Amino acid sequence: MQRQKGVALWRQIADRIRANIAEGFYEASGMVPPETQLAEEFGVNRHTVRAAISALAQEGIVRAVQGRGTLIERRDKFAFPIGRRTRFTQGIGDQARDIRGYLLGSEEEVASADLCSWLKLEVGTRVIRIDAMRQADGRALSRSTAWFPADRFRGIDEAFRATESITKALALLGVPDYLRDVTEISAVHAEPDDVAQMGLTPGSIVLVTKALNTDADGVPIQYAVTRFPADRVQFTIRS
Amino acid sequence: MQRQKGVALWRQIADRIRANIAEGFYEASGMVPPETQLAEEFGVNRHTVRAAISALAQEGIVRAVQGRGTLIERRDKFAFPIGRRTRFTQGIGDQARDIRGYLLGSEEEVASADLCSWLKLEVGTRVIRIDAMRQADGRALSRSTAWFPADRFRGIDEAFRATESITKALALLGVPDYLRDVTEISAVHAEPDDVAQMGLTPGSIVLVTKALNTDADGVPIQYAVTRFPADRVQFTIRS
DNA sequence: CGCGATTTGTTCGTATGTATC
DNA sequence: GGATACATACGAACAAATCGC
Repeated sequence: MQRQKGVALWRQIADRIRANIAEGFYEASGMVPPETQLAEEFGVNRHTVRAAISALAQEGIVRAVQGRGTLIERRDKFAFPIGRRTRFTQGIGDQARDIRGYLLGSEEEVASADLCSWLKLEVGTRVIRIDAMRQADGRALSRSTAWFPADRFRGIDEAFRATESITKALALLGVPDYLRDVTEISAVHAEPDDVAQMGLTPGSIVLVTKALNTDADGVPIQYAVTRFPADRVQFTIRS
Repeated sequence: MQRQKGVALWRQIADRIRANIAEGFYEASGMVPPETQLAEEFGVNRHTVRAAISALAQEGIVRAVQGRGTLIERRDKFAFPIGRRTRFTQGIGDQARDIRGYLLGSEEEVASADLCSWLKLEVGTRVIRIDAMRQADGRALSRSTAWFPADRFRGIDEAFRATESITKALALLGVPDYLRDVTEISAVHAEPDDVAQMGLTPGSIVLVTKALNTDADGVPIQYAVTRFPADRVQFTIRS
């Protein structure tokens, strides 16, 4: 393990152990190797490894039991498919028992220049913004901001609040089907808002998608920016 | 700015400024706001902001000039398209002047169980592993490990070393065309190897793709794991 | 040209966090 | 657990460069 500035050693080690768990590295035993072994492996003091494990225990990823070892509590990642018919709830429907969508807030506003170019709107057109969060089995899965042309989709906020689904809300407003046109994927460090709202750990990673959906005629109807915790989600693109 | 343990404050702030620059947040002025303003904005001491800016200057993203301010040097991100005909060099060909592929090493080995299921091989089949790195205009863009069935693609390592391109190497071995079947995308913290080989900063983010390519008949020919620096790359999926 | 306002660069000191032994 | 070394963060001042008037 390499000494690096700006990130505490114990956090670097916590990140690597977390990644190892996510990749099923310790699957055989179902537990993390002993602290002394990890300390030697990473070339650090055992105190440092203990700090890392303590942080992981705080996250609920592992549980240290005196005399037995450090047990792995959960290591499941949701696979989120992206394609022409990308649907949030449907995509991960069989991977979780309980999927919920919460309306955090909504507002009608004037579209920004950037948004206008995405939705192909005249400058100054009004749009409805919907801030939402989605949970699967009690764990936050995403935080999204979506914009819809206001004149066509007035009332979509209430429809979403009632149905907890964009697909169903759009159906209520006369769009029975829609298609994913383009998806951009990038990754950034979690912002304080991510940490607070999705229960992430500081310094963790957030996958960001920017997506454009169109109706069956190819007319843009929704532009959305969605933030996913990288340790709970991976994307799958079938070409 | 929220105080968080394990990650230095100056690093959190550097991450946020870097993200802001990448999103074109400061585009109007072409420079980052004054240190005093940033300090107030993030609720930290000016020293801390200076440490963050110093790190960004080290990366070549900004340049601080006494009396003038902090100029933005670079805010380009490569857009890497993913689709049925995903090609590395072709995808970013018009975004960089000089794209190179280096063969780091290659070896013939027995395929792991996981790899066998991806490539639809019998257990125990031999494969050729190719470790490669790609640079665009001198900056590391990716680090990949690819596996090919050994009996069909013997000599592909030499072909890749000569052509610096998987596409051309496959063509030399009788595969004029191939198609991307599935791509998985996830994100992790940079490992020490990433930091060393791609010149990343500690604690930064790496986007990981796992991809399966097939020949025109749908027979799997290549499985590859590729690691991209998240601050230099974003993916685009056209559905 | 000088002047002040703005902005980065530097140097003290002090307190706390991190990592090792 | 205690001692030690180093990194991190804050605060207050002052120096030096740039710009507009």
